Amino acid sequence: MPKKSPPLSVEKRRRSTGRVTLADVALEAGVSPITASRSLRGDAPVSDDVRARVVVAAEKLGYVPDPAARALASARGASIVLLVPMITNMVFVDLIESVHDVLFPAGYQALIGITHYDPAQEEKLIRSYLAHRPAGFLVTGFDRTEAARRLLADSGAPCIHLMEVTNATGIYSVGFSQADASAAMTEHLLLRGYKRIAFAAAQLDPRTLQRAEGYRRAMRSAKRYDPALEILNADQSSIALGGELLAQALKRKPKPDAIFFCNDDLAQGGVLAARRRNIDVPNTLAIAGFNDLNGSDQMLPPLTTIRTPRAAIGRTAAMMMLDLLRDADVPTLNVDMGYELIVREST
Amino acid sequence: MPKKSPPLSVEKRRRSTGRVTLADVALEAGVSPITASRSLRGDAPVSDDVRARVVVAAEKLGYVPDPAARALASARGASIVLLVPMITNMVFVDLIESVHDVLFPAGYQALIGITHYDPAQEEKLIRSYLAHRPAGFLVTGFDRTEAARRLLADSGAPCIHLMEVTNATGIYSVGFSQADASAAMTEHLLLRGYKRIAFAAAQLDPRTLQRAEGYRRAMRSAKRYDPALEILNADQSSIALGGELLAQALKRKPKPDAIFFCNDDLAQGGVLAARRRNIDVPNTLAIAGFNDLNGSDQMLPPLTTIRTPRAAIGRTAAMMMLDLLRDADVPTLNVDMGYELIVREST
DNA sequence: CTGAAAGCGCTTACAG
DNA sequence: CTGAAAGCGCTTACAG
Repeated sequence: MPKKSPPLSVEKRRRSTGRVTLADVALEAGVSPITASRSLRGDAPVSDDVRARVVVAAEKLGYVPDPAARALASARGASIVLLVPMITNMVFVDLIESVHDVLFPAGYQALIGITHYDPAQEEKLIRSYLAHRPAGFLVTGFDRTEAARRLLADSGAPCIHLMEVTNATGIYSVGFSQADASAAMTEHLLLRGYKRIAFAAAQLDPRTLQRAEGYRRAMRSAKRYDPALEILNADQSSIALGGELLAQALKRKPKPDAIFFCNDDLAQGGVLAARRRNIDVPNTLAIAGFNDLNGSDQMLPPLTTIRTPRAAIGRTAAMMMLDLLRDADVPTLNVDMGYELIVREST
Repeated sequence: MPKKSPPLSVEKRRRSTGRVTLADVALEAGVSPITASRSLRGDAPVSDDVRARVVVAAEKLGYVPDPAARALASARGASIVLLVPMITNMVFVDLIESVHDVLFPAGYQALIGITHYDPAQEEKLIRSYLAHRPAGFLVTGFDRTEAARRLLADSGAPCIHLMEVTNATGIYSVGFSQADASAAMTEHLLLRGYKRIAFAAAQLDPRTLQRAEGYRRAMRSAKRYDPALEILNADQSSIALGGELLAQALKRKPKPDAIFFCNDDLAQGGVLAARRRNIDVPNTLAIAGFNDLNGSDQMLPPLTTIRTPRAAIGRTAAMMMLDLLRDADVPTLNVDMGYELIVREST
């Protein structure tokens, strides 16, 4: 009886890289690599018995799928691009963290791109991330170049827009109405009896401008709108800048009796500067912010603000993305997560 | 004369994916794919003439290398793993941003992992990121599981430790001495004449504990050390917690005349709480912080703190990583970036 | 300095 | 429900 050459042991089959491959798992489970692949992904009809054997084999060998090989073979990787304007703004840090917390356990890697509020830069990022064959895109807002829009559409990967909402059809978005939230704060101030309400803003990105619109809408319908009450500054938002904007606002004639800052970092700088100047907040001057950032509840006095649901937006959008990637039904294209007016002692 | 079959046009050679491949570039340049590959990477001897032709062809066709294919073929991807404890701490946001700003233009993608200050979680992340064949690792500090250490060593990818320094040999690190910085702040307070200097800390991660050590060292050598002056709280650091720690500190007998908070968010909460309680800072109670975070210069009064070079650390470490990946000489294994005592009005 | 061959580890049609 | 073949796009030795 001729000796058959012995079957290659699992050890032998390992390549030079030392990596446990799908082939190793298949050998161990006594099935073909393709069946092993299907069992592990669970996307095709495989008998429960076989699937179980493969799963056990994979666990035993400590198999970890190779994302590069998977991406190359399937023309769709396990990464999802997340484009945000800037990470020194805590709003986007919260967004990143919540997206990451949903995507990572589901086996997806969030690739974070920072656009610096520049559509040209964003377009570049999209172009270079496309090479990574991302499974999907999570982008901030709707404001981008025509070319970027086309790149996203042509990629075939699903794209979800964050932070804003739209009523355009066929577009996925998770956010809230920046204009409505801003109008709500303005109305709160009007209701409190403030008459000359200034709007102080920095950065002047699309969402800030939407907030400006909400403010105008509310002021106009109360017949209180005065362009002299708008302090618009394109510099980067910061606590220190809040103090400067307050100083500028107080120079307008007649003086405002309230300042609505488009972001809490400015508002925090505003109340601190007011205190430094011995201005009584809210009796001489009311101050309101937006976003309810860390520390706003600790200010002197604690800050009235709009609590925005960025963590919920990130989580919801990430889950929506997972559904889209699984071809699950995604009935709602546009999810409005709302906002919450937080009245504290500064107004 | 028999008609030769026409050469495949560049259009024809494109695969079903529609992607421009290296083969397309090679065809256009009239060289083999391998020569095209070498020309584009610039790592091997290729004649200038050929290299130029390939570069022109690549540009003309709009060729973008496929990271997945490259990672698969070379067993080393173009991604670098960056492991940080938490991104709600601005210190690490600054680190991420600076690393990203160096790595991305160099063609590397930073894969950000969040350990939540948990070594077991970090080990898991390392294990799962290893499947991505990262070119290198950037990790926070030296405190990790034995298994994690082994995984990193066995990966063959260079690893640089951030935020701390060591005198251990054969280890790359970029940071500063947390203990020395903390001792320097304590000495500043002692020099100012404060006698009962409390140390208030949260989170209690390794770097916080190193700061506690620095504080102890300075207090002991001034014969002022008293364990009753340490307020150590394992909760997550925040502005609000700073106020609570201040309240606790003021219950110690005899009362402290200064509080050194291990992080600026706590210190900011501390000065705000002191103001709320009408405590004169610094005359009744001095307050110092650590890290010089946003807003510390705007506090009432502005905060004395230690400015830590996290952006420089990120930049330097990322550049060191690029050098290591290029096999360039990296003469200094451990880079001490120092720190800066910023004296403002709170002490 | 340049190239032909083989392979990285997986998945997509196509059969059965 | 399962598998043999081919290929995703690149790079690593090995030749010349």
